[in-house]
Amino acid sequence: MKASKLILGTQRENPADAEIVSHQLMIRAGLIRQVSSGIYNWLPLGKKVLQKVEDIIRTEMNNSNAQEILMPMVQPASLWEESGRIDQYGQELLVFLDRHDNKFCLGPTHEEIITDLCKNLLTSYKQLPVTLYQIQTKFRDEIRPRFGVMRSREFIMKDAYSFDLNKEGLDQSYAIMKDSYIKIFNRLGLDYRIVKADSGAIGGSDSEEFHVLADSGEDLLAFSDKSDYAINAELLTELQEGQDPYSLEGKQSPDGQGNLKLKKGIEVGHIFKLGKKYSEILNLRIQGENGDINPEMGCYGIGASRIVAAAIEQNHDEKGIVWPKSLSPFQVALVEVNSKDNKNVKEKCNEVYQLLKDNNIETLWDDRDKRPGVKFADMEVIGIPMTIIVGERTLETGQIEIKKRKDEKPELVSHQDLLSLILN
RNA sequence: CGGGGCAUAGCGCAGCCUGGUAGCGCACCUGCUUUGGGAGCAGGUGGUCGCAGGUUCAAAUCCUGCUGCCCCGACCA
Repeated sequence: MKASKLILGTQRENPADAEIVSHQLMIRAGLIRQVSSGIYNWLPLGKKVLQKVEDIIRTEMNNSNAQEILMPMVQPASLWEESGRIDQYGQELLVFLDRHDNKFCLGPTHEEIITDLCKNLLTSYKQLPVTLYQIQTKFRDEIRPRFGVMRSREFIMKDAYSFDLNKEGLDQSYAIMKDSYIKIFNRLGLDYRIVKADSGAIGGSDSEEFHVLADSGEDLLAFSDKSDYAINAELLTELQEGQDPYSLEGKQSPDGQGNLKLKKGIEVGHIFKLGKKYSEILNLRIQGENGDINPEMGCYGIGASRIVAAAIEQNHDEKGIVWPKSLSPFQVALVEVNSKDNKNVKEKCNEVYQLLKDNNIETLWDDRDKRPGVKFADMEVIGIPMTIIVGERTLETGQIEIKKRKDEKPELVSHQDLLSLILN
């Protein structure tokens, strides 16, 4: 992609109403623009990053044999009345009337719809176990949206739902999803923790949250420095009422192994064992070997758009975003420096661009008629992990300059080594 | 919903106190000179000053009402 043709939307100054660094950088790097409180446009660069997140999730979901579907964002409110959640969800559920005065709502989650769907889709236990998922827009009318796409009203979520014949099956489906989540967050290249959690309005028994560690996180996590013990600090039974959670820092972990550490986290994933809650309320019956049963359900969510913000919270410096390779909108930036009076520069860029293209390396060729400083600064705020610099100065030496986003200075490499260096 | 703040060009801001019909920086467009870390000069585009009403000869400015946005809290994936 040539930068001269790309709607970049980078901005030099921080927006006045963005408080946390990911929100500031998402706007400065041209990833998003606000439409209304908690509602955003995703610009070309932002959409590319979001797509990377979605692709990783989709690949791992498919690997775990979950099947992708797409459910509607607009849902009949009657289903929510049936499940009893219309009152429980309260104002967060955005309800409206169609032209026939029928009540509808914007889906904040899809337990009702999927359960209803499976009432005529799943008929025999032979179809079980099965896990269905979608990646789709959700709407929750948050009391106070904030921090850009971190806590927005409209957001992109992957939600999966498992159906099993019995509890043992649910345990297995849950374990498969958890394993899949671990693969996803590892591939995303984020520093995260899995913690025991409260199941909240979704309901059910066991639940665990996946948190990206960041000081700006809204949740406080407590975990052992020696064992796997980890819990959302709001669930710490060791806390007296009114006691500061941080006072437990360094104390012995409740599981007796190691000492407690406390860190802030951003919740990016949540997995639940729902049990029969929805299959019973909404009367989902499936034929078993001996009569029909209410299947055991699990649900599994990942905040795709929130991951983009969380990744930035964890990966940035004073110049801008520093994308992990897995999420960068482009793998390589190709910056041409002062090509006007030197046709060789342009030709060399073209040659390098073709080479990268032939090797399926997504490259942003900054061919804009701008001074070098502007281009470097833009590539840095966008956070592309690697920049190739082609200019008169090094062209003569027969070498080529590569600067990693994290490094201060570029290094010189030979043309032969260029490709292998980028691919590794 | 309680508390606080803000609203003037795409972005960041000044002007408001003391009313006289809108300005600066960045960005954008033209030209010339420049060109390895956000260039210089010259010229230019772009705003019913959030909305509605009121006061006044005259309102961005004063008054009233409303709306939107941000922050803290409660709440929440």
